[in-house]
Amino acid sequence: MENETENAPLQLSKFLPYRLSVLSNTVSSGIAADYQRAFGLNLWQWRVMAVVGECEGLTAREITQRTAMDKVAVSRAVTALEARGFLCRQVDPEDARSSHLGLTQAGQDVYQQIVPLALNHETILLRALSPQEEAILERLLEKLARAASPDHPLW
Amino acid sequence: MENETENAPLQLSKFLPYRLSVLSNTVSSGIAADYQRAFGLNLWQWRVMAVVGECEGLTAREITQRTAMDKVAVSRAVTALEARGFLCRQVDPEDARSSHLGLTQAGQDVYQQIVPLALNHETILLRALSPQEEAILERLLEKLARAASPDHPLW
DNA sequence: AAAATGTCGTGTCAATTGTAACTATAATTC
DNA sequence: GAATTATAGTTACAATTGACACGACATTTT
Repeated sequence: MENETENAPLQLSKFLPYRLSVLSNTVSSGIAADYQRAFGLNLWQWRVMAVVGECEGLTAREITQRTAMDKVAVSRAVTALEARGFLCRQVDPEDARSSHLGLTQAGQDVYQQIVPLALNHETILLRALSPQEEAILERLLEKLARAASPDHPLW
Repeated sequence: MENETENAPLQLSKFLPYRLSVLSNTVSSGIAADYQRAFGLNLWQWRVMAVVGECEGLTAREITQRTAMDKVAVSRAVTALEARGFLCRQVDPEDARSSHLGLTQAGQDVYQQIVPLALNHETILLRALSPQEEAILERLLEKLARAASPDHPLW
């Protein structure tokens, strides 16, 4: 007999959460290595730049909501990005606790350089899929995300 | 105009690596919280138990290969699991550097309890998909994993 | 309008993780 | 068969991350 544990209906390599985890880590760390090397940005710093580049004037709070990042992680990333001159804050006149964030000129330059780099990684991935498959994948991920969300645990 | 950056063809929420990352983290941390609470195991400890439960007698090296874990992470997990009496080592008679790992009785008990727990999480996810969709997802993940692999960077 | 409560962001410390060097064995070369 | 090089696993230290609590401001209650 090969396996010790008789009815072990768990084959890790077929287990969806495991596969997602390995795939996601491979992909993310590949991209992260790229902009780490090119601009010294880590994953969270880039994520913050990405959302602010997409939508100027967000507050830290809004970034945590949009990116599923922890608020401490956002705070740290913002601090680092400001220190490097990529991001600037403007205090909200209505609520002095939060600031609206924007890319500086230098930040926009970096942003414009990273975007194609990131998209390139995505393209390499998606080249493995036909356009139909890509569309299907999108739908499936959407469904899975909904099912995984702590808000909709079970219906 | 809504967006500051003119031709920013990057919408983070549509960006595949980002979506994978958020989904994977949500799923994994949900499961991890479960067996953390129930047995005080962290993700890597459980991963090691999972592979050893599936295939008794693996060495640490083989575990790193199978699980995409770092060898240090494996070493730490094994140490912790041995300390808790879930795992035992048997030195390879041919090569004194490595040991073959096996679940103790206590380890097997825990394993048998965690497996359904883990599978349940997977089931909740997969309930969102039809059987066909599930099969398709498997194929797509397989393709993506191949495309993301550092071995096959581009063809 | 004072007091109590809630929220945004940050600082602090502990726990986790990554990197590189190390120990011990093994395999290879000379 | 001695010296070199390679490999399995560990240790030690640095860097990252997470959890909690705090300070500043805002909002609600009394």
